[in-house]
Amino acid sequence: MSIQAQSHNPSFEDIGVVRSYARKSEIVSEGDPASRVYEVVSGTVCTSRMLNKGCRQIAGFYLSGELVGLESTSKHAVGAQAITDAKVRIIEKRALNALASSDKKVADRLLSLTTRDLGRKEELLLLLSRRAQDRLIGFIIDMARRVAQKNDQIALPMFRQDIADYLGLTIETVSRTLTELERCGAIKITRGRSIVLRSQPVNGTAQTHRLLRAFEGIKGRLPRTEQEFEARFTRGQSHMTLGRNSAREPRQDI
Amino acid sequence: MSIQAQSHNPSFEDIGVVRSYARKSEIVSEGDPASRVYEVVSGTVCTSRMLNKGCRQIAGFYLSGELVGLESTSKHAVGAQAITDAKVRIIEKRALNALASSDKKVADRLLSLTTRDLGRKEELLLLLSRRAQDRLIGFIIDMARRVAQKNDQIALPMFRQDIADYLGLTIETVSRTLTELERCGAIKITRGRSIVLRSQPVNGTAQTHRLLRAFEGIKGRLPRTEQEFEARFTRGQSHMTLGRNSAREPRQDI
DNA sequence: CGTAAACTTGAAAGCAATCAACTCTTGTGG
DNA sequence: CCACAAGAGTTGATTGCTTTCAAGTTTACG
Repeated sequence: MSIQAQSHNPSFEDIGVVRSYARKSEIVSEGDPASRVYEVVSGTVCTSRMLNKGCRQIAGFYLSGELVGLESTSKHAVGAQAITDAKVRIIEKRALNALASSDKKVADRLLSLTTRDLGRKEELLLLLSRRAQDRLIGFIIDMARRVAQKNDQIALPMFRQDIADYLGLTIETVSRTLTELERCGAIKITRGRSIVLRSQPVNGTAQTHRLLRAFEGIKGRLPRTEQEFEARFTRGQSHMTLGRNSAREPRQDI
Repeated sequence: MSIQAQSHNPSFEDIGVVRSYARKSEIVSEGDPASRVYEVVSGTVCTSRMLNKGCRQIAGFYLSGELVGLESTSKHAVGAQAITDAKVRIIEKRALNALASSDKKVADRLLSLTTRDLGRKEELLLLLSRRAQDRLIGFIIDMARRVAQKNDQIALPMFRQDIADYLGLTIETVSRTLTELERCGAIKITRGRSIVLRSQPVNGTAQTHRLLRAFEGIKGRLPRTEQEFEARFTRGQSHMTLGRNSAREPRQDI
């Protein structure tokens, strides 16, 4: 069934050419005619739009195997850039449609990828209306699912500025909030420079449980029964009270 | 429905049953198995998720002819409610896929609707990282395109609270901001209760030009050449300076 | 008419943006 | 090999937009 996720990936290899892009280089510009879609073969790509004031808003990150440019019909409403060095397969929509017409599997995969992108954007959308810490947590969860590694270690392919542009925050707020999360024991930031985060939702410590609940809470699934938890975790850790939090209110295990 | 039928859209009429929902009633619940999609036949439907603190985030509004539930694969990540009294065609995905397999037009329309939804969500997503006034302007623009009427008059089918939940704002901020926009001459709010807005981007006054540019500016397309415009329109109209503005500048007709 | 729901408005508080240093990392060249 | 510069990240103080809390006002409808 075409709406469901497809386990076997019929590839788009037969059509389109693969091209390499250096980090930070432009793959599509805003306003370009939307006659092609782009399959990420390796590396990471993002779509973004420059806003008036010169700041950019990233609309999505695309890892290898994902398709960029599905949402546009006539002109690309967002541009696409390589976040890391990347290889991208450039596919003419006409060719893709032709292939989809003759090959049911391709049609299925096309709809499936579109649907998945839709779900991801919806998820991001639900995230963006919340406060900074929630956005970061949601972002980390999403990335954890996508670039899963052993040890719950996730190597983020993007820089702070990219994260900020994605979450609609400033780079300072991203930095501050990540530091807060680390101080809570929610994550561990290894190697300041290379942006490797590490969530540790497996060990059974008190801290971990708080994190777990925060992580699940952010998804909107867990009705937060314990009021105090929210008061302390979500608000008490704000940058204004960070230093004094533990002094005034000794932390209790949960 | 006859209006619907006479359009050239290959319809989903043949499959699925139409059911009526009273305003505020639940069509799909969060977590329900995503085995169906829902075509809005009349009225307005929204998808939303309840967040921890009891506030809800609306992920999308769906008008007649649009399809709800495309983004979910296994379980519905968001619920769906009727915002107004509505008629909805309930379609089994299996049936839809079967139909899409045999009828290329249906397959095309399915992908097209998904793609359009994707574009809309991306648009909203780009909006959510911006300030309140921009969000409202973006929202109004979108609604203007979707529920176009003569006279640039748009009858919004949803209430302030719905708009707030959609834009990630509070109802107070929505109210305040709409009032500001009206004071700028950007819109006219007719009938406080029934929520009818009216944008008037056709006449050629100075006010109108400012609005027009704001409206285009929000789309991120127009590099804002005039610095002063931004200073006055985007910032100067904030509620802090509102009094000064309206007191000193008698309203000009548009 | 009167009540409840929807909407508006005001004042104070909170959180993220902004402005401004400062630190750490990485890569390059003397 | 060390010095230095540029890029990336962190931290602090202040400002300002949005939320929150708390009335009011208007509209719909029995």
